[in-house]
Amino acid sequence: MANISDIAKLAGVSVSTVSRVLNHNPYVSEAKRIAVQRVIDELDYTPNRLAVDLIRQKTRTIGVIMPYNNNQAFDQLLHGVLNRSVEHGYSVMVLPTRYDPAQELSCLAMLKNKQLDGIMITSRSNDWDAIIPYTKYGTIVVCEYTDHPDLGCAYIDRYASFVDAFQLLRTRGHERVAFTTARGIESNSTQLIIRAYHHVFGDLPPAYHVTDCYSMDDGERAARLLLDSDLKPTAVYANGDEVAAGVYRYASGLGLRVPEDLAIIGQENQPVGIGLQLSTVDHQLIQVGEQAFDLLIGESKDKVEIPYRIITRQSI
Amino acid sequence: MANISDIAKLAGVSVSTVSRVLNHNPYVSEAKRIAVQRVIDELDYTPNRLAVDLIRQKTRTIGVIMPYNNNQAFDQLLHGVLNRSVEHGYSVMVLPTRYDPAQELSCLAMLKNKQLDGIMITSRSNDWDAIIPYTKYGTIVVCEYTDHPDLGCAYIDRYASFVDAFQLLRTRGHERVAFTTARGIESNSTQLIIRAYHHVFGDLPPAYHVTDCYSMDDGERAARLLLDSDLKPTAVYANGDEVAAGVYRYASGLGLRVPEDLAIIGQENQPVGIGLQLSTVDHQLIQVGEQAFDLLIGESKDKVEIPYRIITRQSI
DNA sequence: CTGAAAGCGCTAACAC
DNA sequence: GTGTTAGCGCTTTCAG
Repeated sequence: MANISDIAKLAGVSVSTVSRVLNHNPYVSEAKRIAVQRVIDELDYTPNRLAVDLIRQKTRTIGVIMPYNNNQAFDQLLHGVLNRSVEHGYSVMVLPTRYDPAQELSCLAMLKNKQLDGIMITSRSNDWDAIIPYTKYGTIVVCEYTDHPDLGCAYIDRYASFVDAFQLLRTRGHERVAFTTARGIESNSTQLIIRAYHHVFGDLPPAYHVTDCYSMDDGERAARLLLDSDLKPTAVYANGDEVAAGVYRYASGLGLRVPEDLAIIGQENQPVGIGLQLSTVDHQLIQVGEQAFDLLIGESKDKVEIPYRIITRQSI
Repeated sequence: MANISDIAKLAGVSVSTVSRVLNHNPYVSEAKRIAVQRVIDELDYTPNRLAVDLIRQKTRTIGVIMPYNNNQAFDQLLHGVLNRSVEHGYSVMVLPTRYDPAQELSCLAMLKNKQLDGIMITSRSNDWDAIIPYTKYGTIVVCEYTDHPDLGCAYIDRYASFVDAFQLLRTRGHERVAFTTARGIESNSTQLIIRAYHHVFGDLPPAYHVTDCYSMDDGERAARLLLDSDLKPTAVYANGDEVAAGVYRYASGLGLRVPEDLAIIGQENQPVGIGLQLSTVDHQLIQVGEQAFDLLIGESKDKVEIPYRIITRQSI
């Protein structure tokens, strides 16, 4: 492949002149500009991005740390990011971590080794203390609320959304309400839903909290656990519409009616929820992703709240 | 940030020695190795990846061209890629094109400017003629069958899968069968399903082919078009379970029973299809993604077929 | 085993 | 306007 000095030689100019025409620098005579362009076209030359990025100390590439892809919530966030990145001419790397703290750290290291200008953390498994040091090497934006001055964030008030959903359930006469979460108390989100539960219902019977729920199968498992116990809940808040769909399936299989025998509410307004007419708490994650991207390339440390909305269908 | 020569200076060695310990070259005395490592640790030094990649002429990064993300089919493919990339220490860039040929070409250009070692094309909007020239700059693998010698491919025999599904419908007594597609005849996949239709049913009434179907809403629109006509089909093959779910919803709204009044079969075994008990043609796209990745980093031009399977549930 | 030196391909300050 | 040159931060011959 030809490089810039080949072009310079063939066009009879110096590399700086070639660089100038490449970068649309106005201080080039029309004659040379044309001559250079001709050689560039003839040789079908393209500047080497690695060399450009190396010297510019910028890559116009960002990374998105996400535990999993092929999961509606994270894919919505990613979708938001991609919407914006295309408009702004940025590239995006997907950095899956499976919630492995070491893997997460090695992704953050891409900031340090200059591969990435910034990183968006959709969900984390490291403490802030482990993450903050990397802000020295590039912008980091997270998708949960934090008041840390070095971190921008685009977040939903999850606590409020949980309280809202629980109160809605309570208004409809439910006192025995169970919920599912993805992770245990190591997760911020889990802590918030537990606090919200206490706020609305008081004590949480341990059996009313089922963890490790990601898929429809997990939802069925949760429903089995919940509905086979003697303290059967009358309503379930599921962390995702797929999980909610699993609960729905299991309950239907038992001959239970929804919502009369069991109310169900899910999350993220996914297709399966629309299909089964499940109510849902829509956290509008596409917007969160878009906003996070904007903060990232603006190198902003702002804290931006995105509104959520509860969509009521037939399941509560 | 410190660089390699800072380390060399502080450790009292040359940059080559530092480079050697960085790359685990055995020809370094234990004493110097330790001295260098001490300085590296003290300064928390990390080599600059851009510089490394520039000189090595390799990035260990691949790109995945996909029209959309947040679409089950493409997200499954991406999921397969990510599964493997993590294992092999590769990074992956997501390159959304929205089926814009120019955008697609500019993604391929990342091969030429050395940002990427290889590119996987999950779906394309350019002709082969426009794509092939880029194989000169890196490996390209596609997710559809092609006999082009410069292209590896991991593919499903879509024609066979369409014929299978149509024949299954015919076996069940359906003669008036409609289908939906994402794009028009500019798409390879659309051409195949039309050919399969001809093979199984003969002439295709134009009204039986509805295009531009991606979402549940599109499915409802398709169903409206199909069921309000005088030549009402008795079965619909939908290009995705979300579209199938839309058809299901519209039909249910009309009071039609599935499958008695209308049979429905979808694609890709998505959650919404499981929830609604829709039959589906599962193309096993995660496997396709994994296989495509393996071909990519193996710089292989093999043609690998991935089997599909038809999952029969209650909707046909 | 070790180091000097020649790049990888480009940008930008500086002089003319 | 234009060319020279000094890097960006690293790997890898090539001598020794």
